[in-house]
Amino acid sequence: MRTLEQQVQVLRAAGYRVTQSRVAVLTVLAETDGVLDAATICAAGRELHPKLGRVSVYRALELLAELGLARRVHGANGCRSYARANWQEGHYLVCQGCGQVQEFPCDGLDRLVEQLGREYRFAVRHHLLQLEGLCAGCLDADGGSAS
Amino acid sequence: MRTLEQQVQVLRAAGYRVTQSRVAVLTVLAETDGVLDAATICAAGRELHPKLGRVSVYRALELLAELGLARRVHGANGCRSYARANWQEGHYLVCQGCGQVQEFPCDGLDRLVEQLGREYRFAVRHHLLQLEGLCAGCLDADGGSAS
DNA sequence: GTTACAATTGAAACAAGTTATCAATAAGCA
DNA sequence: TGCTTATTGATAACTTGTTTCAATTGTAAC
Repeated sequence: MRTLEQQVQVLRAAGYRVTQSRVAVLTVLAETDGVLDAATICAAGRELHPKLGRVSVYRALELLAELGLARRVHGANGCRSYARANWQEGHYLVCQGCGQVQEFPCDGLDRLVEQLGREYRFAVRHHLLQLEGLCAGCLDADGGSAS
Repeated sequence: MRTLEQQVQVLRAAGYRVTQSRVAVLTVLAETDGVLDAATICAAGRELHPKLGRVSVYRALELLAELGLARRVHGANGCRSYARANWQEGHYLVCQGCGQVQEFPCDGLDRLVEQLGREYRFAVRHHLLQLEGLCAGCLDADGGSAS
């Protein structure tokens, strides 16, 4: 996982200013293993930057997502959650027990995506994969009742 | 693709009433190849059922999604679009040119998901895969400029 | 260290999505 | 046909997301 300073460098290198709002959002995301909604990010961010505006949170999340530093987490009922990201094309394991998010690169997916593109005559430009289930910790806590 | 009558049967079999609102939403979805937002579904649905309420559209979409008859389509900026579904666990190719949506089952993904589960000690219960790109038609129209 | 400038902000307003309420309606069964 | 209960639709309220714009701020240049 990249340090905050490295993430800040990504911002600079991409030509964006390193503002207090953006650093606050980055920091809040860096400090959690799971998903956060925008309101939570905003509230936590205000502890670091009291004037942090709600709109700035949305703007920062959008920018950070574009840069591969944050990511929307999608679910059946919407996609109002965010998590930090380590790769722009990373994929997620989202634990339905504790909410923990585990990112993974997936070369296996790249091959599958290529194969699907050929099979359906579709030029894939972007792919999104998310897996939901239970992490090892929640499985152990469950007493192995999971499938 | 299932006929409207077959979809209606899915509703009945699941213990839900076959109401005019639900049939209107199903019909609107069945009549398009692409994604629709809720306002569009509502407007089109009112042509079939003039009293169709906005909230009933959201309710119907949620239920139909649970039953595998409709589906949220996720994107980088949110998931405010819907498409018809043929499978509950189907996956999508979403064309960024014409907006057409192509659903596909994916046994290859199931194997990959199993492998990922083992690798990360994660009991996968649900997975979401979406691919964005250009369909064959849009590729041809582009003059093969795609990657 | 100061200045200038453009990016960025934050508040307010607006739009879209979601939830809740509830009286009225309607689907479906007997 | 009547009854029961699921469902509706209107309304309101709330949450989430976007737009506008004057004010602020980050940073480069000097």
